[in-house]
Amino acid sequence: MANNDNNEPAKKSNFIHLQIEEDLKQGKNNGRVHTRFPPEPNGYLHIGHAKSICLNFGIAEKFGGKCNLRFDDTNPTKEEMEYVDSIKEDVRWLGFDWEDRLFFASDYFDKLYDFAIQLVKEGKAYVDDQDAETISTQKGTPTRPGYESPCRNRTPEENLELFKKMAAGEFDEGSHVLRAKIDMASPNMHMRDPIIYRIMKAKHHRTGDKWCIYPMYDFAHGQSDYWEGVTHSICTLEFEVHRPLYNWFIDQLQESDYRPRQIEFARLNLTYTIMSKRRLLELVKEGHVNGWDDPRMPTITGLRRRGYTPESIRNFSDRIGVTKVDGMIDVSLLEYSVREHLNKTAQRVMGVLDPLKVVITNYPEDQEEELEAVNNPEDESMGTRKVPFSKELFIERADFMEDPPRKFFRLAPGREVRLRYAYFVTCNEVVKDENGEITELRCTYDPASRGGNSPDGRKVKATLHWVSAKHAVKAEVRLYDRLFNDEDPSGHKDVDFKEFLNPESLRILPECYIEPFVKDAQPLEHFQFERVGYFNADYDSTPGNPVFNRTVPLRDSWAKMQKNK
RNA sequence: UGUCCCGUGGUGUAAUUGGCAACACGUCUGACUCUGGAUCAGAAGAGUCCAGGUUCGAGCCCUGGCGGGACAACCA
Repeated sequence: MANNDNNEPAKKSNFIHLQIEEDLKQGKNNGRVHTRFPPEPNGYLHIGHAKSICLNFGIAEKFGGKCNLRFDDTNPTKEEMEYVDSIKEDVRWLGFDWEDRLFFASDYFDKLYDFAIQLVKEGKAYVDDQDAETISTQKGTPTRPGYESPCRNRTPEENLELFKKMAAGEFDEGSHVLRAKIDMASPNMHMRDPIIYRIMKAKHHRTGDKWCIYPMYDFAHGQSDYWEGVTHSICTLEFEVHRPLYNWFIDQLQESDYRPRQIEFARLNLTYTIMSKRRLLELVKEGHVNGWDDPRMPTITGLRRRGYTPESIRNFSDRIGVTKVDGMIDVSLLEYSVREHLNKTAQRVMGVLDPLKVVITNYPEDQEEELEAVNNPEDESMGTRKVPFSKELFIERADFMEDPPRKFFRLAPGREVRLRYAYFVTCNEVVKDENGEITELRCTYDPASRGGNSPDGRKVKATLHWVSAKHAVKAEVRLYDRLFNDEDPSGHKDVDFKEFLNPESLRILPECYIEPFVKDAQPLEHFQFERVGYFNADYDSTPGNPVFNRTVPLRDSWAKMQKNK
């Protein structure tokens, strides 16, 4: 269940909740509610899976039921233990607990095999020894019915013998399959004698070489639900057409009033990214990103490294709702969710990304002092810290303009501004190099304004962040932007999604100066660099040499004004 | 030339048994502020895909269109 910090907003209701309430009202399944999150361990989880995880575990929580974690591992050629481990880690990190209910479809291979034998004996399944292409053409198309396989009328005895031989490894891969005998003329393709077992002489990550036949998704999923006592099997829209088949197998299994029910919802689509595991794998394999946990990836592990918090992802999931409408969520909602959480929790610190040297000409040469700064104005309990000040400082290059436009409130020649928590300073001189590039600002400070306020009540229009040159920690900062520069990179029929990769999705700033507080920041530790954005320490940090990832910039109305011009 | 699903502001979701469309993000004002952040106040923005019908009354019900999506892997 979610670690409800009990300050999370009340969960929104959705159409699935309503259907469950209706089932409960009708007394179905003895009032039990049991869900499951069923990933295939063939890739890393992404934000779309987070929606499903929050939905499934959220339902269990809401109705006092249970939610299982079950790996749908019926295809040994694509699945790996590495993925199993990462998925468990990600679900846990998101704040959910499957307790003792960790399952694998492969746990049921024996039962599934027995069930298949039962169907064969009942004349409800048969072995087909035609090649894949033949079977496929016989299936027809969505608009044209299929026709029956010549193997369809084999006797149960004959089928039993053949199926056992399949299982015993006596046939080659692709030479035989087991099919359910349903209806080749069904308007639903999935009911046209679906393949339920195929021969794969592959080592399975859990059962090893025990099997050389493996069940298909449709033959494993509903049965797994049934055997686990799942009452509500929630999946995405593309499985809607599978539901009659899901129900057909349950019909063969059902022996009491208990019956799992499949309900479909729309998968998450986010602007400026992709959500297909296949395509994400492609980005990783081709080196367009630095692995599954690249902070630009929409994977859970990528978002974690980027600085997203479980709370923010859970709140996001709740905000987007659950429906059957196939839409596209604006990333700005995701960004809003992190800012909202980090604003309340992140340690504030001053960091200069694009340093411009400032010399306080009337400040004594060797003097230094410590000024008190608030750690988080949104949370007084986080206390205060000391920030060192000295004659030579760095400020943000963008905070100075030699010839400022009307609405630019920051530093300019002759103008006085406040250095946050420190002093009022006035710019007197601009030093440039031979190229006309500004290399240094010479300012004077008002000693009476120590702490940030002048006793005479004088006001300034801007407060700047700064850092003492000799005390600051030099750090590498990685600025991330959207991975793609198209809202729907995979939505173009004739253009490959990779054509839309944003060449500026990562900008590395090797020489930023951050106040000493962050010197030994631990990986994943969150900060707000005041006036700049939210950042967190990357795994690449070493003691004394932190590396920061920008999670998301602060809202910036000045930048917006500039853009709108 | 099929079956199934979907169609409410720019985006995402709401709207008790039918009762003159609400919330969030985004956008735009303004106030406040030692973060041009946060916060607060306010504004613009849909008449619910279309057309009929039932009804005193329909986003909700019915009919017919239109539009979008899913389904033809021995993937899940």
